[in-house]
Amino acid sequence: MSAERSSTVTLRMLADQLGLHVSTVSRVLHAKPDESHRAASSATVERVRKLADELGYRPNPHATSLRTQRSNLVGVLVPRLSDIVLATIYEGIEEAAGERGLSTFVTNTSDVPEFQRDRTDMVLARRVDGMIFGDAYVDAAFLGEVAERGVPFVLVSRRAGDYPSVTCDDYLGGRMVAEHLLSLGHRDVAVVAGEPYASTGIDRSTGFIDAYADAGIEIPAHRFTHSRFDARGGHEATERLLAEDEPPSAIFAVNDFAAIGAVGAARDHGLSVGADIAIAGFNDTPLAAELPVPLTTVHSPMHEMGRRGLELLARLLHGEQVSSERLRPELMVRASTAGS
Amino acid sequence: MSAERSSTVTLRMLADQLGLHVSTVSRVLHAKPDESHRAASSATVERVRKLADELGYRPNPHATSLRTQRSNLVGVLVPRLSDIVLATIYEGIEEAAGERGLSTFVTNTSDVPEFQRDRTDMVLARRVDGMIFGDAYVDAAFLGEVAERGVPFVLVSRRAGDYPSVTCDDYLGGRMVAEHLLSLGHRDVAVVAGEPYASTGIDRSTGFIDAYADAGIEIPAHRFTHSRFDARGGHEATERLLAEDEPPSAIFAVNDFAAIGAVGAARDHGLSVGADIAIAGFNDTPLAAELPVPLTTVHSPMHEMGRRGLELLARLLHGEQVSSERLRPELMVRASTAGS
DNA sequence: GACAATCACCCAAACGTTTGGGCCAAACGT
DNA sequence: ACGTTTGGCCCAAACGTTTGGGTGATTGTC
Repeated sequence: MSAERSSTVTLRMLADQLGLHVSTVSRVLHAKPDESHRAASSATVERVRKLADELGYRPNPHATSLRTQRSNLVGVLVPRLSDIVLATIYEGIEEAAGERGLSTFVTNTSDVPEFQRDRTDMVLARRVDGMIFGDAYVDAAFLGEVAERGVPFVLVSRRAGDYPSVTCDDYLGGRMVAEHLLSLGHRDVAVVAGEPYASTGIDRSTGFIDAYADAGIEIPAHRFTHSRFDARGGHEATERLLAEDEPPSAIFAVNDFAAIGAVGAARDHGLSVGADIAIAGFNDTPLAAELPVPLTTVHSPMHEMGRRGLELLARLLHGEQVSSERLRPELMVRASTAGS
Repeated sequence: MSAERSSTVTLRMLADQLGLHVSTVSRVLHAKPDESHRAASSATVERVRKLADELGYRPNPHATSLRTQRSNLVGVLVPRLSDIVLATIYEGIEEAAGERGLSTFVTNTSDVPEFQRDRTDMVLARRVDGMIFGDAYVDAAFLGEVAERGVPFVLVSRRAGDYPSVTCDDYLGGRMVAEHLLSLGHRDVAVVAGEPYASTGIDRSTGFIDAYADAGIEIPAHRFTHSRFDARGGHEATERLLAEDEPPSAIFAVNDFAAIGAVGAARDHGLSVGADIAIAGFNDTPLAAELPVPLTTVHSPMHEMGRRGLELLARLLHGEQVSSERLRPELMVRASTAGS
């Protein structure tokens, strides 16, 4: 039954109306169980709570932050929010943040270092308590600077250096795809490896290559190419791979969008995906299953990754010692690798 | 040459170090061109600026907000950030916000009214200056409440009531698709219309239906069905349409994801998209062009929509009178409607 | 050389909280 | 009956800004 007072209600208004001191009201409303009974009589506590509720009192977060030197804000940097992978991770972050009374600022860096620096500064200027980076470079150079400034942070999606991170077990995911393709008899395969600075692409392709090596098959250099992470990037990279005399019988693209681009390129070359050539992706984006030729891919728990990322940061902010987490991937076999 | 002071630097620190009063420093750093010379001598101004720069002074936004009663924060509500359409709109919002020194809180409501209310409360509790809704229900019931609370806001993507909004000209877009299909000779067509509460789906399908009516063709009720906006929703809706004895020769799905679902359903029915059945979408999502059968769709300027939305809100916050904007769509003809 | 006008600043009160200390009265212990 | 504890509350000082209103020295005007 919270009435709508047009002008915002403050502690002082409550205090005046109750004939109490503002500090008393403050203590009552904080209600740390160990303090609440020391603050006022239970009758008073009741009165205060009731009025606060009726008037719809909301503490002014700026005043609180100013006083406590804690903003309950966290900054989140991602390469692009229009990438569904990062968007989904962010949804997890935001959900977990809401549950803890934290709010998030999220912003794009387009994976360009200059923007990362810029946006970090902006976010820090807003006095966030900590940060979550979804756009870490594997060399961790910039993160070193951030760490030196004493800013608490964690990484999601990509790992870097020894900083705490929550990632998918990308190496294992890469191996899973390799073992799947091996079991289908593919011996001449290629990799669309993503950007060279992202641990995701690196680990996924390394896992893939290692698994093939374990099976006694060395993947030659000309079967390996970097790419942007989007559909067009995958398309272009696959063009390069298919320009060879003998096309490979299977392609592993390190994310679904690159894989969709790869499918497009295969089509352009008159190859039927699933029959003439096998293509696998990574992430199990919702679209993967809906594509005209459903895509074999590795499911990575993106939402969960976001949640865990925020929880890791929360623990860090509480002064706890934290360590990185690697979430389990799961292979989703579909038609794009179905052909004999 | 901004040195890193580990402890945050305040106005007082600057003032003390310069032998000035904190208010003088404040005025200098505000530097409204009409006030800066009234604040201090140009020599002093120089000294102040230099030290502020050296020490890397950043005003504490909480203190500023507390004092000025303005937070330079705006709240953004979207159905789902993992929907690339909304994510892209938000990127536009965030970009424009950054340019104006505003920051944004964005949060998902999953299009459920209870969450809209909840999240609005949370965002308002953070004392945002205004809000942008990307999840408006066409009935505008909830928005009425928000307006009554005196919160300045604008709408993006969807319109509702007479509240200021920035949308694509969805009605026109719908007509464009209809005219395209008519020109290809399609006379028996169906519509996957999206959610009944979203103006986007309503306007797009109304435009489409009106254009057919203008051509003397009445689209019967069993050729029209609502759907969720995602691939699975489009798939299910198309299943319903294709369960009829005579399938239509073309389907207009009011967004690209629903269209992708429609493509999947068509495939399941043994129909070749572009040859046996034409399918068109809406939004021109980056994927549309990369699909195995590239998708005919209507390009809507999503990024720009976000930018304009923020600018509209900014003007509103400046007390200006604002009015809604409708951005021009553009038809992208591709293979999915190429067949004879 | 008297007067006002400017210049270059300083003062102090807010904005809404939080929090370490008080202080007074009633209850308690012996 | 007299000190001590406790319950129940109040005081006041911060946190870092902004901003309307000074004030004393210099400059300009005649």
